[in-house]
Amino acid sequence: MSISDLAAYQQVKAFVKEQVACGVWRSGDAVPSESALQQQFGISRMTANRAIRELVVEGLVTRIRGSGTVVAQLNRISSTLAFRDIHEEILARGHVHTSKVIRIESLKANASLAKTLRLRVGAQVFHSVLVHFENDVPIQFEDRLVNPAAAPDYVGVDFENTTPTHYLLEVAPLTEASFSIEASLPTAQEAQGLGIKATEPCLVMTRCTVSGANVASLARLVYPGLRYNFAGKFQL
Amino acid sequence: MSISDLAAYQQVKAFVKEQVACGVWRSGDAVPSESALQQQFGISRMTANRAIRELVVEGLVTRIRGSGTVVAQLNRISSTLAFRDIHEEILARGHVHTSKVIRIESLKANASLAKTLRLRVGAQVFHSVLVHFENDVPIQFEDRLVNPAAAPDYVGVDFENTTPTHYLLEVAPLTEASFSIEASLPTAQEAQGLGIKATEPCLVMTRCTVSGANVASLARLVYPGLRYNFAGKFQL
DNA sequence: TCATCATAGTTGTCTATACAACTTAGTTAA
DNA sequence: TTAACTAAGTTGTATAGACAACTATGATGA
Repeated sequence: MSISDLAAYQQVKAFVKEQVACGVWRSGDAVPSESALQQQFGISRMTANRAIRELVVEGLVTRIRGSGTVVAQLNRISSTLAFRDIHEEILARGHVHTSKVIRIESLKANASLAKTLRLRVGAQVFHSVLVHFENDVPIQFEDRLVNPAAAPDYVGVDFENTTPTHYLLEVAPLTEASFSIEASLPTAQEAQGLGIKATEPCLVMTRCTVSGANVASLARLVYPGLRYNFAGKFQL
Repeated sequence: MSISDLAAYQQVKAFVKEQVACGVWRSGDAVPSESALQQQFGISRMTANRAIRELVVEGLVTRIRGSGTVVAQLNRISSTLAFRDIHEEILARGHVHTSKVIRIESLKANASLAKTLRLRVGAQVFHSVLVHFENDVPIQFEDRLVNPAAAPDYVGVDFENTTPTHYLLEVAPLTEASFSIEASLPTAQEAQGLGIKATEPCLVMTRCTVSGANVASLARLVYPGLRYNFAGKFQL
């Protein structure tokens, strides 16, 4: 696979990346204009345009209409962190996933919960607590609050055979999600469910998902610090 | 800003996203072909092509040449996590950043370190230990190993006035970076530097950066769990 | 029944052109 | 000196057409 086998726009992208990777072009430096690249590579302007436009998406360059294109400030390492359903994640590792339902119930929203889920105080909210196992080792403690408007039949689902994440994605298409990852100690219940000591640090992901006009779900996912990490990679 | 004010390709993107967000089109469902969109919207094929091509990059749809376009499996929440230089991150919050150099030295690589940095055993390696403060509160303990081939003058840099991350990005353009986030307890030295108890859970990011042919640096960044978290957002 | 072939449909890429919107620098006029 | 204008350069978008590469389907033949 030689460079000349690549599509023309790919060759232009590779060229620009090379200049940046080698330090020939630094942050803030000008990138040749589309017409310059057009002549340099003997291509049409639309092809040069596509190449540079894709580099904008990748965060390598910045464009200003009327002014030009410059190498972006690369002082931020931007990496894509992909969260998969725990079931698929475990399967992808070639392991066996099982889960145990600790509790599944319906309760009434207090003030703060009502606010987060955008419901009235006292409105019905579903609540589920599960532990997920990877090869019989507890790996995730999942405490989830669900908006009945997004998943009316939530309490009737058999979560030994499907995961809340998977079920919710089925019935409530995802339109928005925000998350936060922090380190903290597990609660007594979480420590017990995960089979760890109450002094063992855990990774806690808090995730809020929105489906259309509804805040669909609020989840607290607790992972034993010694058995789990989030990893990612950035490549120029 | 009405929809009709948007560029044609943006209208097509918005249309497809809407169908997916409403659940009209589910994962695996076929998306209209480019020629179908061309007729439906009264646009040229290249415009439809651009719209769908960008949706591929955004992970919303999958294309197979010769076959067609389908809505992607959305069971993975994919979010971009951007790591900025700690200095800029603190400034962006409108706070004051200071740092204290605990140690900066040159040492010889042992077997495992040599392997990670792709050096010979016994080769020279720079080592720096810093604590970063946000408004005089310790927020990050940075333990870093640096490949002299990537930054020969590393030990002479005044890290009270610049950060290792910033300096390294200057002298060794980034071509690749991998990271992992986990929860664990701080070492005695880290706890002391951060002014926390040795039993307080911490977020630990291990980051490895590559510059050209060199593994430039290996960093262990420790954040107090109670004062820091990684947050991100996904939007359809 | 099975394999082969032809065909229509789809995506991937590229071109040449066009106009609009904006920036920058230089020129002109008050 | 200052303001307004002009012109050249740049990016943003859109079009119509073209060919290549691939898939899926149905027809044909052994």
